[in-house]
Amino acid sequence: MAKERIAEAVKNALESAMRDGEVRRIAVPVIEVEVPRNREHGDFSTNIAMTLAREAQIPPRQLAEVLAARLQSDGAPTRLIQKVDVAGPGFINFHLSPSWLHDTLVEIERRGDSYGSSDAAKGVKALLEFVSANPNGPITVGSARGGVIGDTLARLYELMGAEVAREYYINDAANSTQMINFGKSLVVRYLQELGVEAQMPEDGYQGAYVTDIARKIVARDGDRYLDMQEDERLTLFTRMAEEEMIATQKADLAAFGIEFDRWFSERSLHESGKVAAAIEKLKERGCAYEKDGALWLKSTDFGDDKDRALLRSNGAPTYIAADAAYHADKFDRGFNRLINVWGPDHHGYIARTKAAVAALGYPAEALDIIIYQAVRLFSGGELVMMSKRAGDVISLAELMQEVGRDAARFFLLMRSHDSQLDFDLELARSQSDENPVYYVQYAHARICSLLRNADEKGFAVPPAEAAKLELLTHPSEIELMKKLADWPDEVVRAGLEHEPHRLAAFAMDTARLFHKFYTDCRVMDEADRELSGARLVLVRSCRTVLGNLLRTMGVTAPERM
RNA sequence: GCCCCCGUAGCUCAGGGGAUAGAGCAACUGCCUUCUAAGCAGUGGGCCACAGGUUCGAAUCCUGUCGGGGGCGCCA
Repeated sequence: MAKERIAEAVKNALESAMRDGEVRRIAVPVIEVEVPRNREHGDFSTNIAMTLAREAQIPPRQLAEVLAARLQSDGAPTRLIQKVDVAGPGFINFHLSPSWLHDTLVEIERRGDSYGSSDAAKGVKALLEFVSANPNGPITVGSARGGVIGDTLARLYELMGAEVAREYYINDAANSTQMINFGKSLVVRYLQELGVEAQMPEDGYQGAYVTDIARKIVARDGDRYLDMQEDERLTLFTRMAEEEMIATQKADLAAFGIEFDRWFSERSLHESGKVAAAIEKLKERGCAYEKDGALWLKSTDFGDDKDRALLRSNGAPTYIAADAAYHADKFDRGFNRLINVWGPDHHGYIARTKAAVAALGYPAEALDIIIYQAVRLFSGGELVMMSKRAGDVISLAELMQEVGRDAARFFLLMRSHDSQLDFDLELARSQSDENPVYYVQYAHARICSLLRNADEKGFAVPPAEAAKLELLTHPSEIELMKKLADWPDEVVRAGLEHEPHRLAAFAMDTARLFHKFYTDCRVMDEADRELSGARLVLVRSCRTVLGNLLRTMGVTAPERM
């Protein structure tokens, strides 16, 4: 929109200056146009003169003057560009005719729910893999953070026109010692439920959810496993424990607004022979060698700092072998953009996973791995210690009970994935009215209420094209319109940069500007129906943007509060 | 020992080459006979951890130091 047109105008000015010999011929780079922080610096700004000054051998300020003069006189953009000036060390600032903001409102009204969508990621087939927790306990608050990041990124890619799949990788390999421990723990609880003496192993799972599963099995199957052969029973119980846990995780995530297109079983990779095939391929490509009876991936050839075992000396494949097969499978299914959202304990796996992908001949640069930092839970300022085995974790389900889905999603999304996130349950419980999410939702509810009142009082919202939008001249109206105009760019920034937390900041900005507008500008005025009409168009556009924004974050947009 | 993340207002954090560094919360002062006060306006509050370097320009990039959090496997 406006930004692209300005970049185009600057490019033309630069090219014509070079044609006329006023500027020496250099390659024209991508022209960055941004919204200046200080509104006195105009609606848009570019630093192109400063970045090109050295190469063009002209002082930045002078180059800016040359370009500004041409932008003023070239004529083509005059309807849009009202004034161009040069400021500071060589910024070119653009003051636009207000008509671009009116065009924005018309655009928002026309596109409605699709305002913000684009083709910025057209042709991209994105596979987002996230959460992927072990099926040995409920979804934790930490995994939930990865869930919100991954799900929101998926929504952003959808808005950018990509084909998107969400996938959960289940670490259900049969040889997992964790899963066997989990199965043993379930057997113990099962026996205890039936009144049989049984001792929980030291590294057993103490969580109450294990007992819950045992009760469920007793209720369903009674004591029929009591006399079963021990090994056989352990295998069966490990499987049942896993199935129950996956079902619980699925339900908890669904309640959190996260649904996966596929729950991808690690075990299926082993059973289908894909792990063996990947290992074979690595050998063929000369990327694997034997040492100490084990098979090693030469990951150091691809930037890792150590070679990694693929097959243990007992012949069993390692986690990285399965991961290599999994990522190969992703590419083989036609995905050209792989995004993995992993927890902080996985940062050491980035290099080796990328190495495995490259060693198999796939483009490692198409794989982006996002590591989010830990969520620490506090209760009344005290750190809550968490251990899955000891069973004193706070689950996603409990978190939602405490603070609700909207607040949980908003909070877990609010911080950059690079920052550790402190979540104080006590605070969230006692001061939930002060959560920023309410601030944003309140803006939406206020708008809905306003539009209901307008309807009752006979103030119809005119079609945007018919409204006298030029009457919107109050600074609060202008600022709000600018924010609404920026939404499509924000989607692309948050999406392509993989920074979904930007949405929370954008939502708070938008809400703040609406609240300010609401305070400063009375919308319904019997004495000025035309102004009222224009303002109602602005209000409805704002509802559209807030609605699209909240939907993208997976947070509800209430009509009443 | 090696690796990752963080260090910005009293607190929790945005900003991650650009102009006068922001928000929420907390504190204080105002604003509801009129569309939702879950709101708005104002005040106070900062050596952007520290030291070098790169750059026309550094909170932002690079090096190092210090402080905090997390991770290192032929576990998954």
